[in-house]
Amino acid sequence: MSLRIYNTLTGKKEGFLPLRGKQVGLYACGVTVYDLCHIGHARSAIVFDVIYRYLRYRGYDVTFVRNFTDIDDKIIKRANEEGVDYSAIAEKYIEEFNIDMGGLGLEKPSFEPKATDHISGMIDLISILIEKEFAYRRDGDVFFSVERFKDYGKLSGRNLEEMQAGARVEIDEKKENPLDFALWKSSKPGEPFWKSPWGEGRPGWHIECSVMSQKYLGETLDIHGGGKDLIFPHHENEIAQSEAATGKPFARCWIHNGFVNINKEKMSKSLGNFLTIKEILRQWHPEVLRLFFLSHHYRSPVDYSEDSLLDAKTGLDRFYTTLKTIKEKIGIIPSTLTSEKPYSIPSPSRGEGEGGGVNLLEEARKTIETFQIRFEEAMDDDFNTAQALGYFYDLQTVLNSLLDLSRGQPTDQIRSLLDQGREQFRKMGWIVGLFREEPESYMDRQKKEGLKKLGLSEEEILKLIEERNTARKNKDWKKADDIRNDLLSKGIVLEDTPSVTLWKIK
RNA sequence: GGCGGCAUAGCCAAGUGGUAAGGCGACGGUCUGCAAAACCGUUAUUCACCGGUUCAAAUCCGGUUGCCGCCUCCA
Repeated sequence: MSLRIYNTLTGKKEGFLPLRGKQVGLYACGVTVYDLCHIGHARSAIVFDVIYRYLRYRGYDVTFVRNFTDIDDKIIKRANEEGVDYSAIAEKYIEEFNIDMGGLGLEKPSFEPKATDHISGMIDLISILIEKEFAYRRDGDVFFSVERFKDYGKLSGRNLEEMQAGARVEIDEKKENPLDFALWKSSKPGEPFWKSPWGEGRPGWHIECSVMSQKYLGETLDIHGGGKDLIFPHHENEIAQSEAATGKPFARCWIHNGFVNINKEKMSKSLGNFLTIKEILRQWHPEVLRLFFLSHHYRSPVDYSEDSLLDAKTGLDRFYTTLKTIKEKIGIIPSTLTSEKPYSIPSPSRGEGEGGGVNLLEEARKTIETFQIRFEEAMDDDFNTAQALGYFYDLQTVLNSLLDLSRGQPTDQIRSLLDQGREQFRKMGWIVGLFREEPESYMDRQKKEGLKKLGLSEEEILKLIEERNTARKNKDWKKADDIRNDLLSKGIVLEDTPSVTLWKIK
């Protein structure tokens, strides 16, 4: 099996074949830094993070570029509102972006170029487009002529006539065709500007990506991506200007992720359902958000709600509980024991039926050993993380069965299987960015944050547990149950194990 | 108006020709003083609806209904 990716350009899943052997150039459109990032940005970032990780796992040497749009009308507007320089706004939100991405546990891209660092490259590219007569000047502005680029519309699957018929395009007297887009905009008094052959001004939005991607990755990219909303006009325009200038294909494969809705509504500032990454991370562990997103295919829309995040949290808690139990059972030192010939242990709760005597160990071994290949198959199929995650649940179930089988001391064989399973969690978990934390630390964090929310202290809980255990020793079940119910009503669940009583947040 | 997407159990969700993954929830069992956790089992003869192609369709084709996105800044 080899990697297949859905290409927006062709509308099909295609075998992935980089232009230069194992070298892969990956470009993802980043953000315009005029405000805090929201949960939609988080999804896009996580999707491309996983793609980046998986490609490297598959042995590709990936150069990953994600840009910052740090000059644009919205930034200028914001700067005017706050009475500061546009660059102060850009810097502030770049910093916030970095904090957010760090909080989400994302890998750093190879390069994170800023538009304003590449103005001269943009001027060069625009000059070429004028020279080749794909672009025209109007006063201090420069526009790209969509009519002169014959493939215009190939990415978004439309043609010029259709789009003009829709005619929801702002009429600009200066443009030859309403769909023409600005490569260079002359600056109004008081606006930031750069000098150019066409006068003082600033670049249009699309040109930066053409320039920066070319600079870091060459004229033809292996993969270019971003949110679905960027297909038109942004990516369409990037293709037009890049291919018009170089005469070469701009990107071989286009990947676009779907949107995030909130409670079934499109997220937008006007609806007031705009959730920032900071707000999410205040409430949820970053891996909860990841598990939630990656449980859906990256191209599908996904509906954010408290309930779905809670589902994801329940799942993640269980994973970490399993990992913690394994750690307690076999310690942290990887087992070097080789597995011996499997011996049959009658399954404790599966005694009847013709399947009696099913070799649970053999089943577990198979699940653990085939996990990686199944995981890879799922990821190879257009990064089907939902499927891949499904296999983690399967793996978890057999590991828990093994733990159940070895209530006392695990046999060497079980120990070895548990260790192998845990190793898969670590190794494949890296690709999806999950299970990165030490289980105890994860659990502790959950407890601490839970206690804070509930307004309880660990001391009083431990005191009540002790009191209850005394009652249990005296077989005072009434009192013991009262204490347990009391704690439960406060949101604390108790778990009696043979040795100690554990507690956790409900 | 144009273009595109989606519709799978109570909920979330994978599955694009070979007879419905997985998660959450619910229920029954094992374990337990009782619970909890974990495990085992049950929970869609069926994939919005109607036709068609095929030995075979959730998957392909045509139509109907409903929802959503893009066409304007947007991840």
